[in-house]
Amino acid sequence: MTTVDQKKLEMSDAVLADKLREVGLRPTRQRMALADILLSQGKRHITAESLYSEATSQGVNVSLATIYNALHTFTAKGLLREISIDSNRSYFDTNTEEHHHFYFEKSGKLEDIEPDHVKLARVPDAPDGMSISRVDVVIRVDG
Amino acid sequence: MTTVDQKKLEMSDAVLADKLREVGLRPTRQRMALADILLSQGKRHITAESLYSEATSQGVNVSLATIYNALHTFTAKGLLREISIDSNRSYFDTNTEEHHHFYFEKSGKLEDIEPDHVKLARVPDAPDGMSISRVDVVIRVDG
DNA sequence: ATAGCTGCAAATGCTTTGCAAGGCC
DNA sequence: GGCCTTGCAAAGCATTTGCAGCTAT
Repeated sequence: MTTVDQKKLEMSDAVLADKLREVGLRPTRQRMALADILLSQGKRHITAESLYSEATSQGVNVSLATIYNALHTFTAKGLLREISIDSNRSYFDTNTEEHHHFYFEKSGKLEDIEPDHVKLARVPDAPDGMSISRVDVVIRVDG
Repeated sequence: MTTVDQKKLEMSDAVLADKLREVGLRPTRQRMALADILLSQGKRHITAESLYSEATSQGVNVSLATIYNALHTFTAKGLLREISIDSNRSYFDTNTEEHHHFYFEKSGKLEDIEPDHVKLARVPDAPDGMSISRVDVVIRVDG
């Protein structure tokens, strides 16, 4: 790893609150708790349900509706990125930089592909007056 | 287009029935009708609902449960390919060859990218003793 | 005959919504 | 105070399932 090990980058409440305010969100108790789980640890892939259990098991009292709400507003504000892999549930990625994924069909797990391990030699022009908003590469692997 | 124009390649019932039997499926009235819509016309992207309306509007009497059933068995038999784009619904592609897609975020429509317009210069090795089963590239565009 | 299919309706599972109560600025 | 948030329970949707009745072989 050439970058800083983010797993140790715990953020103080003040920093987290600022981060939320920066994107125009009020730092409520619930959002602070979720932001702490999502943004102050390393890069991760989560689902609504996994975030809910994680919060709950940490003694944080949040409703599932708020989880969905947070996941979507965070995504809209650019703090998270949504990944479409499996039509059964939505995955969210705390890494918002352009990068790609391995998807393990057996376990349903996602894993980042090292950025320099995938390279698109040619990307088509967007049709008409449209513009490319994002390029996603998913490599499905099985045992 | 350098390939044969498949939109004109209507198949006879006999051919279609054989195609189904080849993969171990009984050519029932419903499957024949769906196979006709799916396999004897050009390459297309469909959803359960779109296939249902198309069948219904052609006077074919099929239940939605059978549509889902057919979509999944056809996919399992390699007659279709499932595409994960949008976690709200499943898309199926009648083109089972390796190729990639444009996804129009505004309309929710899918479009094939000409095969030679995308090129992956580097694809990572699959982890461990796993093997790559498929590589999907989705280019999201908006107006 | 019989294993495979189909269709209905009920059930499921994830996600969204309506709306009253509560919290941040 | 006023607007944003939350949470509950109900609603919504796409998809799946149970199972009785049909159908291809």
